Amino acid sequence: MPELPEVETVVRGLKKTIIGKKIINVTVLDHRPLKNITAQKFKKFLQDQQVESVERFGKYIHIIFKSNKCIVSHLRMTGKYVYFPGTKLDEETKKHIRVIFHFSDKTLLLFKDLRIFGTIVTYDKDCLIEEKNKIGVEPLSKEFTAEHLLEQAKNRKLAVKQFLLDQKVVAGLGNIYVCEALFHAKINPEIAANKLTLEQANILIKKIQSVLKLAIKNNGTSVSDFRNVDDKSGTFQNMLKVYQKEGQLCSICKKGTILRIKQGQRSTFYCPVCQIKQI
DNA sequence: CTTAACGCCTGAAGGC
DNA sequence: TGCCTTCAGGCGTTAA
Repeated sequence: MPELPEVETVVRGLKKTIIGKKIINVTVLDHRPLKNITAQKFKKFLQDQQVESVERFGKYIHIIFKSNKCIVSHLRMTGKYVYFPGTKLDEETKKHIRVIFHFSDKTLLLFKDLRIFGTIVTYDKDCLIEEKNKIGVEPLSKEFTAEHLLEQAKNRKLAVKQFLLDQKVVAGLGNIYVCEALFHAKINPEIAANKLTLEQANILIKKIQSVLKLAIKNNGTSVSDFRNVDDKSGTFQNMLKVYQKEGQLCSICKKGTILRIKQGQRSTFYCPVCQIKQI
């Protein structure tokens, strides 16, 4: 579930806690998150590596070391990084730990993941540009314009909801923020992407950006169990208007009841009054 | 080229 | 109470 605001929250947490730290050991409790390397080679790869920076690209987390090495993680549904300054792990903290990074100051970074969808991939720094080019523009950057969005949508007949979930179109949106942004933009989630007007595209971009910014300010959304590296919850769940609100009266128009439909195996939430289909 | 479906996973929740 | 089924959903892969 972590989307751009949650990943940004985690990256900010990691910047505060692990920059400058040196890895002296790695414990791999489950090899499945490691996608391009064996547990043994992963340990060797990270031996004595000192963290130089932590960056977010779309929903990806890059931990870059002072050598030319780097690891890229994706949290998918239930992945999390937890910074643990102590040494004695309590039972709750121990749950679902897949990889433990041991730093020279005896603190730990835990990679936890209940469902093991999350990934860790090793890279040399030079290969990163190529990886970044595989995903679309950052929604909070200047390149994310109505013209860009319409160009991407030109030959796309699928629903605008599904179109916006495509990470090659725009990087970092997931189910929650697409539903919320479409609601604020008053766009029906079922209209075809190539039917978007310039006016709609402009509003959509503004709403995507304002929703993401507000969510980042609130340290993300903690539905299910998202947590920052210090185990604190986000608060944007208190500001959701449609996501998981089916059956409730729309808080904006006070007329529509929030509906839940399936689009490509995923739930979409919207207000049929605010987001009425234009003819 | 685009689009749709499936598999990966586990624990919570719902049905009977 | 307890067992079985369903659901959550990002993304890579495969097929159409």
